Amino acid sequence: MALPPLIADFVLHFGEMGSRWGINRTVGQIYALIYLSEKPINADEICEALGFSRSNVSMGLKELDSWGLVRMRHLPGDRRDHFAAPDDIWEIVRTLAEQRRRREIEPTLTMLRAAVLENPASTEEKFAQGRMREMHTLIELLMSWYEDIQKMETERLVNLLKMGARVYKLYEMKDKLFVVKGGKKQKENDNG
Amino acid sequence: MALPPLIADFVLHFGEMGSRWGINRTVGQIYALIYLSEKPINADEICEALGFSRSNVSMGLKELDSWGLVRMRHLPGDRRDHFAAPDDIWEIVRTLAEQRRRREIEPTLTMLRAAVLENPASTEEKFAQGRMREMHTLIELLMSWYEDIQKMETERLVNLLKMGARVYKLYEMKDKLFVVKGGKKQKENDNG
DNA sequence: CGGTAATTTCAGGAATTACTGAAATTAGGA
DNA sequence: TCCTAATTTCAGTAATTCCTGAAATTACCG
Repeated sequence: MALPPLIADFVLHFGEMGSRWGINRTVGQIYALIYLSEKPINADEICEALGFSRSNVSMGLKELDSWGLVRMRHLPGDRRDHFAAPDDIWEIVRTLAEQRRRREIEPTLTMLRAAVLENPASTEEKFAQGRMREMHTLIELLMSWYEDIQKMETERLVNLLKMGARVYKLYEMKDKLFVVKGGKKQKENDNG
Repeated sequence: MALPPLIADFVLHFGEMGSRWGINRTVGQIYALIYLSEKPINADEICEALGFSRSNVSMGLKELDSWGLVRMRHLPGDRRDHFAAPDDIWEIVRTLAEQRRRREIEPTLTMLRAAVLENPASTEEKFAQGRMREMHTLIELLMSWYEDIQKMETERLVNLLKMGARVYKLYEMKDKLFVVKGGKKQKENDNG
């Protein structure tokens, strides 16, 4: 790999990170390289830069494509495929989140939904089912939040993130602001 | 594995999920089993239930312990170690988030911080550095939000999640609210 | 302490996953 | 259409990760 050190470090790091995830090293490195390229790059350039075989790169690109993480481009006068990552990094984040939802969360929810409907045959199963119900509720909550958020424009989302927990203070305050209750603090309690 | 089907399905599912993550199948299954158990269970029970060797279970438990995901307990009159997951599922979520921050996000930030300070030697590196800067900014933003959120009590956090994107409307409105109290019709609805 | 139950370590084999080169396929251009 | 460059597939091998049983260690009890 004869890459400039700045780029090489990043690429190696994402190779490592990829392998901590389900993604393999090669694929992580390929994506890192594409992400850092100003122009779309072709498979041979990737082979050259990372020292992988052509077929390995081909498989890696296919994988990245199945995740919707790369765009295929054709440069004029060159019939090779060239690959690029979206310019907007938020688009990448959204794609990742969406794919993980489809691939990991949905199947889990399906399994939990079925489990929760089952008829427990023993105390043991009854308890287990309760645990699954808790998990199901939690994931549903996170997903409904996520769907809300996913719809927002990036600029708004960034503002919201910057607000962090302060947003909650606002939320707590709203009743006072609108309803002008006698200055009493109200507490909500809804354990299910 | 002679587990009730309800439990077996869940355990197998989390084995699969584990392996999509960096976590291996065995560890995923062990944790699933512990999570579903009403009482703390010991290593032999895990071997028995899942059909793994004693040493494999030992390594799995060690791994889970290093993630802070299991509690070791000692039952009176029994000198074997027993393992349990926290009763509160939110505690599990928080632990997972925190560990991933430590293990994946922090190292990435360290790498990016260094890269951003580097002196780019070419146009290529300059562009790459810009991309890294974007990524760095994004992760910093997500992390500052995460830290804010992590501090909140669960009850509050749940409320905030239930609000979803509506919280943003509140935020947009806040300036108006303070100045013009009650000019417009306002409705808020947040029961879950 | 000595004895034993419980747990951990670890070397080696089993299983899985990753990678390659050769062959097959696809697609653009004449 | 044929020719050729580009890409993909795939069977075999390399590399890695996982799992086991045996041995070592640890921890409890008298």
